[in-house]
Amino acid sequence: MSRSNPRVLSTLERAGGFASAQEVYRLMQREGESIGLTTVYRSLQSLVNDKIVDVLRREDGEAIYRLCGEAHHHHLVCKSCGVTVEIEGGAIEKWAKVMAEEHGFRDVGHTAEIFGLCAKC
Amino acid sequence: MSRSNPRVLSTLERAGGFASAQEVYRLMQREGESIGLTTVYRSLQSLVNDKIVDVLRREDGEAIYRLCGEAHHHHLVCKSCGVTVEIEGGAIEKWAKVMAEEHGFRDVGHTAEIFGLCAKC
DNA sequence: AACGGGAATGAAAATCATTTTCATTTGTGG
DNA sequence: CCACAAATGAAAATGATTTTCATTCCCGTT
Repeated sequence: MSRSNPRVLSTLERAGGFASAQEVYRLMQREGESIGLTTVYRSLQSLVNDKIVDVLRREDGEAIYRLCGEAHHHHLVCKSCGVTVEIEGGAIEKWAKVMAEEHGFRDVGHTAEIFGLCAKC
Repeated sequence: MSRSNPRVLSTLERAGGFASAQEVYRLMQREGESIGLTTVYRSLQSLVNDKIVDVLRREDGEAIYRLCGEAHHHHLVCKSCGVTVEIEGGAIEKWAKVMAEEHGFRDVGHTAEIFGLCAKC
C-alpha cells in the first residue's frame, strides 16, 4: 500500500475541504505542483482508508472527497448545488445496532445520507 | 426525446423495483428479450424524467433506478461473504424526514446500508 | 560513497458505465 | 402506398477511475 502524498491533503483543505480527484489534480497543476493524476487518486484513497476523508457522490456519479470531522456524522446533501450539512444520527446508530443484533451480525458499521433540494435551490 | 420502452419498466419491476441499467439489460438478455443497451438507458432516463423512477447511486458510483412510491428497504450486508438481508427502515424514514425539514430541504430521498460480519463469518 | 531493496511515482493502457452519433427500421397519419 | 417523425441499436466517443509496469526516490547497511 502507499501512503498519502501530503500535498494532496493540503490541496484538498485549500479547496474548501470538498473536491473531486480531478479537481484536486487540476488545482495542483494550476498551482505549479508536479504530480500525477494516479498519485492524486492513490493519496485520496489512502486518506479514505485512514478515515481522514469521506467519499460522497455527485449527482453525475463523480466521487467527491471531503475532510471529515472527528465525530461520526451523516450528511444532508443538496442534489442541485452540492451544499452539505453535517447532521446527527442518533436514531440511525440505534437502528443499525438493533437490526444487526436481530440478524446475528457483529462488528457493524453503516452509511446513511439524505439528499434533496436545499432551501435556496 | 424518446418514450420509454414498456418492457424496460416491466423488467425493472420484475427485478424487485431496484436495479442498475446494466442489470436491467442483462436481465432482459437472459430472458431472451431483444433490446439494445442504448434503449435501456434511454428508457430509464425517460422514466426518471416522468418521475416514474428515482435514481440513486451505488457506492461505486453506478446509477441504480428505483420505482417511485415503491416501499423501499435497506440492506444489511456481510463484509466477508457478501450475504445480504433486506431490512425495514421505518426509523430511517422518520429520521430523514425530520432532518430534512429541520434544514429546509425538500424533495428528499436517502440511502442507508449496514455492513458487518454475519453469524457464519 | 556505493549498494540494494522496498516504497512511491506517473505515463500509458485498460476498464467500465454512460452518452453520443448516425444509419436503419418501424409505425402512423395522410 | 408514401412520407416523415420517432424509436432503435451498433459502434464510437467520453470521462472517471484503476491497473500495469518501468523508473525514481529513500534509507538503512556495508
